Amino acid sequence: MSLDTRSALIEKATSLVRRQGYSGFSYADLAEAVRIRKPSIHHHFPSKEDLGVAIVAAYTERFATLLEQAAAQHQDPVGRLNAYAAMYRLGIETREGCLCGVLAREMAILPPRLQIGVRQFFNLNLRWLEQVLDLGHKESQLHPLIVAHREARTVLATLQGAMSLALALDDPEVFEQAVAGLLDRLRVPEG
Amino acid sequence: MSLDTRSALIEKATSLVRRQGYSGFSYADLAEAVRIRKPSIHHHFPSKEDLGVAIVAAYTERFATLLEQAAAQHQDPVGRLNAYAAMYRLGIETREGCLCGVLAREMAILPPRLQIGVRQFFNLNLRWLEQVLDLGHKESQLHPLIVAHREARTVLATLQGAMSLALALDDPEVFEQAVAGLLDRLRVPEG
DNA sequence: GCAAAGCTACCTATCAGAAGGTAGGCGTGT
DNA sequence: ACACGCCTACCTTCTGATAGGTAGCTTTGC
Repeated sequence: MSLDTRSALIEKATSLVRRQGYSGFSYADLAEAVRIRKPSIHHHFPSKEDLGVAIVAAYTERFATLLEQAAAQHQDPVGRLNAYAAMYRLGIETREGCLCGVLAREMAILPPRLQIGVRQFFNLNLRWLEQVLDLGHKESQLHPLIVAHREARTVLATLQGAMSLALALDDPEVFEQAVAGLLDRLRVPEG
Repeated sequence: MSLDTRSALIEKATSLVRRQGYSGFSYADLAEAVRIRKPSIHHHFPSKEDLGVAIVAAYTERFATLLEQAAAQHQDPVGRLNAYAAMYRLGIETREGCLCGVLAREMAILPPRLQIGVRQFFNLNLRWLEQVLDLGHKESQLHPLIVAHREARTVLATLQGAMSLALALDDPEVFEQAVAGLLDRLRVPEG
């Protein structure tokens, strides 16, 4: 089993989608990137939809692992939120948007299985953020007005939007400033 | 001069891009929507890029008008921010993302003229928000920590992200909650 | 006054290239 | 022996785009 080729396909396809969108990347692009002939891709992924499902699954799995690590390495809610922001920063550096953030913009023409995958990714993020924010509330490290369920949506939306905006304006500072504005106001007013 | 057909093309093309992305919509789709033959589109817009430039220009112009109206109708910063959020709400209702928010996700494969148009749209939004937030600071209606330049980025990012997220999860409440979390914390602590 | 000339807005027919996908063959490793 | 991984060759459908034509205004010259 050529795991190498298969994972290379997933990796390169992920990069392409994150830069160009799902309908904006082609088997021809991918074949060139992996240095394989176009029809050989079908040997690993019968259809483009199958490939799409695979890259969303792999992306979500990797993201879930990173979330667990972030929770393990940081006990305090503020530290966890910073770690969460740092995950997005990686994409800014490589000029690649969040895979599911990109796919979300073409939801209407995505195969159903991909739509489901995108929603699962966002729900995973929301659940994690909700727990972090809830903890922050209980430990009084975060702004008292916080309602975790609602606030998780604000945080995810801001991170996703900040990433998209920074990439569009080709200015990493836009991301830093947008996120700083969010996190500053999430912390307790004074102290 | 058939202004009707031309503006119908711009309107329908805008809808299609907002739902499916730039590379996700085709002349065939558009021709069907406007009830015209495919090659006739070229009579009004020689190339897809020309059409793209036209719809971004029209969208930005309309948005600029709405921003002016919002500023005229609301003197207070909080009212202006609510009016700004209401503009996004329109898209949620029709299930169409922000045109430039969608285009931002495929920046890498957009013709240069379209890239410039997208950046202009965002910069227009940032300038407007900066003025509103600056006014809010001076009038002490907004949180004292606010630095307008930075905070404008947070607001734009959150609105864009909230819209994208709500459409992906097919749940308007996600937008409402995300935005409520933002605006609540932008207001003065206890006032 | 009115016809020739040109413009506008659309049509049919067609194009070359790229899209995703299929069929079948050829080496290689076990 | 045979399954795996990749190849060449090919197919269909769709892409944006062109060519050339037609009907119906509007303008122009005399």
